Amino acid sequence: MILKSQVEWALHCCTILAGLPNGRYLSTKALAEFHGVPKEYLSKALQSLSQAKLVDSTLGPSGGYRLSRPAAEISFLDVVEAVEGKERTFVCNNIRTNNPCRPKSYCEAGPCAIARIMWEADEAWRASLRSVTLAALIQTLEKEIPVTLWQSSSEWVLNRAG
Amino acid sequence: MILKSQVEWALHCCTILAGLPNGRYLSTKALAEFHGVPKEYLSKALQSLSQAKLVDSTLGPSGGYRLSRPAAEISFLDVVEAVEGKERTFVCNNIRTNNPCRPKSYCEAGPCAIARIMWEADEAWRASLRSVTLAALIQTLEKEIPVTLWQSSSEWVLNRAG
DNA sequence: GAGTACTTACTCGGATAGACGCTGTCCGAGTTACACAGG
DNA sequence: CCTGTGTAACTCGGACAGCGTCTATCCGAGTAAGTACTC
Repeated sequence: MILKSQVEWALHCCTILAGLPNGRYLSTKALAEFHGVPKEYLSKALQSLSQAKLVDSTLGPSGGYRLSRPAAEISFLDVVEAVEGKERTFVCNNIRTNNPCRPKSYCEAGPCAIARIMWEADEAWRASLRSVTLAALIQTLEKEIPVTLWQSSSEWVLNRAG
Repeated sequence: MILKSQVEWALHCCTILAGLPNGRYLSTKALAEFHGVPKEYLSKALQSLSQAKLVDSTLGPSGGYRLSRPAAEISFLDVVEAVEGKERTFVCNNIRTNNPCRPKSYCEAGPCAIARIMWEADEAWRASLRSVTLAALIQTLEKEIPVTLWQSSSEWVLNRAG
């Protein structure tokens, strides 16, 4: 059970978009070039973000994507769920109903105890992702990344932002 | 990103094995019949449990599996990791190194900030699974399952235990 | 009655095949900004 | 200078193929318990 690489890409792209000046857009091409990933496949991830209403898109030249809300209001969970979907990581097929001793009249009350425990862990994972916003990520990045690299990167991005 | 159905099967099988009297074995065939799943494929899940040293196996007639430790010392995480592996659910491909502005001399210090956050959530998931033992599961099951069904099931199992 | 060979039932591992999702590429339709030509 | 047309750049969506993983099945090798058979 491993998350798609699109999740990684989407998170990195959101980071870049969060650093964009208000109202500016950045194209898929620029994002793909910056991260060294295939443009056409990256566009799938961005489409997922767009469908989830996390980013706005514009057509035409100097078009592209921008965050639809402030970075402080977008959590990691938002991005992960946009790409991976909101379904739980554990699905219960209710195999307990195959128990040969089970009377046909018997009707289960509530979900399987095993499923409940698995879903609880799933919720813990989501809660952890929900607690971190893009703004918080950028704050730690600003501390970790050398100033020169940070500046040259935002300059690179700005030159391509429409 | 969805867990294999083998995880569900393994958890249910461990529950049955945990209810077995000390030293008794239960065969793959009986476990498969009880849960209504294909015997040969279920055996893969049980082999994973065996490789992870969660269960002991015996060959020959009246052979099968039993827990290798008390149910109170086996957590959900043990079972899940036995089947799914211990790898983290998020893999960092370090695409930050593709940044065109990055000087070649520059060497990253420590893992990517995005990966760290994803791994923290992964750890929260695992911690939640680690906190629940098979013994605790059985305790809740005893409360929820009707006494008659509980008894007839353990009788069914005992008749097939070697 | 004691010892030995045989049968049976099971685990374990490898080989195999289909279904499905992920990865990655390609192309066409639609949209917008900009440049350019004509009045 | 203004208007209209054309072009370029981009998003979006669908179609498609390759690949690995998950699901599922089958078979053979090895092992242990029980049974029959021999001395």
